[in-house]
Order: sequence, then structure tokens, then C-alpha cells
Amino acid sequence: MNAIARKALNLTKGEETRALILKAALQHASTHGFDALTIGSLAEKTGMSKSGLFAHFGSKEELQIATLDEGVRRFNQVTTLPALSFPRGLKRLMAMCENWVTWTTQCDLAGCPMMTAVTEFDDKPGPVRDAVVEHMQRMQDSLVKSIQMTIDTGEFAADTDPEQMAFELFGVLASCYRARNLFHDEKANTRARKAFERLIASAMAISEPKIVRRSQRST
Amino acid sequence: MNAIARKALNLTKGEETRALILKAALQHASTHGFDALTIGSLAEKTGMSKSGLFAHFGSKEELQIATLDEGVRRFNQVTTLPALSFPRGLKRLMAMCENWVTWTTQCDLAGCPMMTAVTEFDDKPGPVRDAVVEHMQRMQDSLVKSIQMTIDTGEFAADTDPEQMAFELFGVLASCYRARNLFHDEKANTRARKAFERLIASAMAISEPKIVRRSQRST
DNA sequence: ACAACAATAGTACGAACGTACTATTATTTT
DNA sequence: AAAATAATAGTACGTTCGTACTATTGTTGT
Repeated sequence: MNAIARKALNLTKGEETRALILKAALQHASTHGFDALTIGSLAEKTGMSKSGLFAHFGSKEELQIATLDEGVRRFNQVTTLPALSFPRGLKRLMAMCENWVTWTTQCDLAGCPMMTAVTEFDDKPGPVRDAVVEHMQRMQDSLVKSIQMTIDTGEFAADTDPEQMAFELFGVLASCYRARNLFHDEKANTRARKAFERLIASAMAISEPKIVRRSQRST
Repeated sequence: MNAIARKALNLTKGEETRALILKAALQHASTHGFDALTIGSLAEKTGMSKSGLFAHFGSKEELQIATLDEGVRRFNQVTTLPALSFPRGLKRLMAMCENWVTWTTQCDLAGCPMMTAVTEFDDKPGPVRDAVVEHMQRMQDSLVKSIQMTIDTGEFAADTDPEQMAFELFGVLASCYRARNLFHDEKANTRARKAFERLIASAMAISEPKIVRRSQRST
């Protein structure tokens, strides 16, 4: 990118390079994990020198946190943001679920970087773990809020437990990623969608109730 | 352990040490991951020399695989095996679900080593990944079989999709572990149990159907 | 008890790691 | 255009890594 184009985006040279590094870093972390995010491998991947790259972050931990932040930014960009164009309530919630399933593919990532970070840092105290917890907490809160909205619109039954539902929705996603990445299961996305639907349907208020006819009831 | 006691267990000195190493290794891997399973840290933890410990495995990969195997062995010992004492069908399936929730605590592990291994190796080709895939496939097959049995006994509806259900059960477990390890959420186990129950209830045949009375139906 | 062998320790090696510190280019401002 | 500053490269250091290779100690079968 030349200086003119950069100026048009209000970017200094440093900021531009940083963005390029983080793009490579996110891709690397999403496949090999945040621990494998070494200065050396990343320098080679970006064609920079170790020290030149290092200067942008000052420490490996800062690099990891910056990469995580970038992952969250991208995630919100392709999942949360587009979902906001749907009316609050069921429609929006369903849009979010669908976006979750496809987001890594959209961003050309091998796995979900946040999910990786969670298992990698859940027992490793320090600033990176703190960042992971904060991000995940925020995401969960936003999800709980979306569910609460769906209760408020009357689409979900009033006695729906938003946190319990968030818990289960997250589980579906985790299972989806595992099936995709470990087993290369092509049905993973379909399975996830079906699970989301079932979960949502079971929380729906009154409409479309599960009725069992007498004829089916006795053996 | 003295030589006499060892003989009673049909163990050579080497086998005994190996078992002790693997116990420490499993604990270490369950907290810090399989990549952090370094020869040096493990030697220090067991009070052995690096080379003395190394000789038992011949390579780091072999150590990782052996540790994974040990994890699976322990897992089966405290989840699958006890569940077999229940009659095949719903009772046994429910016992397995319950054992999943508590097994890491029972074995004094911080996290689930297999779950860790899955995210750590899902994009890292090699013998360790192969071992992970094989183990997880076997576990899933056994779970699918348990669900199929519950269909065969007539406790689950005939149109239940065993693989879909296994997919969703696994998700619940993943969510449980995350809530526990990342958020230290005390309600994690309760949430998991509730999710299991809901999942199982929704697959149940005829008995305990969800009936919606007319009086509730109209607003 | 002693030979044969298994188990553990000692030492050494090249590679890669994170991160100082300094030097050299680009870029921006004056 | 020159001066000032930002960005990148170069070099070096102490650690830790996995893994050879050899030496020593402990265990076991005869």
C-alpha cells in the first residue's frame, strides 16, 4: 500500500503494518493456538525481522492479547453487527446463531480463535487469561440480553432461563466446531442448526405446542 | 513401593515408575495442556532426571500419546465402567451423563484432558492427533450405541437421531467444562444436569408428554 | 553371589524461544 | 531540503526445549 492510499484511511505506516501482522497472527492462532504464536514464526510469515515485528507489541503477551482482540473485533463484525439489522427478539437471535455457524469460514479462519483461547488459558493465570475471561463474559452477557429480549417480545415463554439457554447455545457451538475441526464432519453445520432450532423451539411461548394425541399415547 | 508389593501387582520397577510418571503427566496436561507437557517440567515434578524420564517414552510424542491413553483409561474407569452396572437403556445413559459431570473431580484433575487434547491437536497433523481422533471416535460410537439402546428399549422415541443426540450431549459437556474452568461458575454442574434432562426428556417416547391445555393456549 | 539386564543419571548438543540493546533505514514535520 | 521522529533490521544473550550418547546404579534370574 502506498502512502497516499494510507493517508486516505488515516493510517500511519506503523498502524498498517500492525494490522497486517495481526491478520497473519489471527490466522496462525486460529489454527495452531495462541501458544504457537511465536515471534519467530510470525516474523517469517510476514517477511519481517523478529525485532521489527517485536517492536510493535513489546512482549509476547501483548501480541497474544492484541490478536485475541482482533479476533473478537472480526467476530463482532460478521456476527453481532449484521444481526442488529434484524428486529430485536427471535429473528435477531436466530440470525446470531446462524452467523456463529459460518463466521470462521467467512473470515477465512481454520477454527474459532476465542474457543481456542478459552481452553488454552482457562488454567493459566495472567493478563491473557484476564482478557479472555473479559471477552467471553461480554459475549455471554450480550447473548443473555438477546434471549431476554426474545422473552420480552413474548416469543419465548416467560419462564425461560436466559442464562441456562445461553449455556446450552454455547454448547451447541462448541460441539459444532469440534465436529468440524477434529472429524471434518460435513454434517456439523447442519447438526448445529438443528440443535439451535430444537433449543429455540423448546423455549417458544404457546404457539406451536407439542401436542400428543390420545391415539399415540397408549401403546 | 517395595519389591514385594510390586511383585504382588505383577509390576516391574520400570512399569511402576512409568505409572507414576503418567499420573503426574495427566495432572499436568489436564491443567496446562499437552504442549506444556515438557520433559523438563515433568522430570522436576517427579524428582527424576530428564534423561531417566525420557528413556521411558523415547520421544515427546510418545509421552503425549501415553498420557492421553492414561486419561482415556481413567475416564472409562470412572464413567463408562460404573454405568455398565445399570440396565441398558435410559438408566445407563443417565448414569453416564452424571458421571461425565463429575469425573474430573473424582480423578482429581483440573480439566478434561481429552477436551484439551481435542482443541490442541485438531489442526496439528501427526500421530498424537491420530490418537485423539481415534479415542474421540470410539467414545462417540459408544455414546451413540447407548442412545440406540435406549431407543431399542422403547424409552426414546423411535425417530430419535442417535448421532444428533450425541452431538448435543457432547455440547452440554463442553459448555459445562468451560463454565467451570474459565468462569469458575459453581452453577455449571447444575446447568449441565438440567440441559441433559431437557435433552433426554425431549427424546422420550410418549410417556410424560408435553401437553398444553386449552385454558393455557389462548392468551 | 554373580552375571545379565533393566532402570536411571550425567553430559552435551543444536535449535528455537523471548527480549534487551544498537544501528539503519523510512516517513513525517518543519 | 533538512531535521526530527517513526519504523524496521541486526546482533547478542541467557533459557529451555527435545534428544543423542555414555556412565552408573539397581533389580532379577540363575
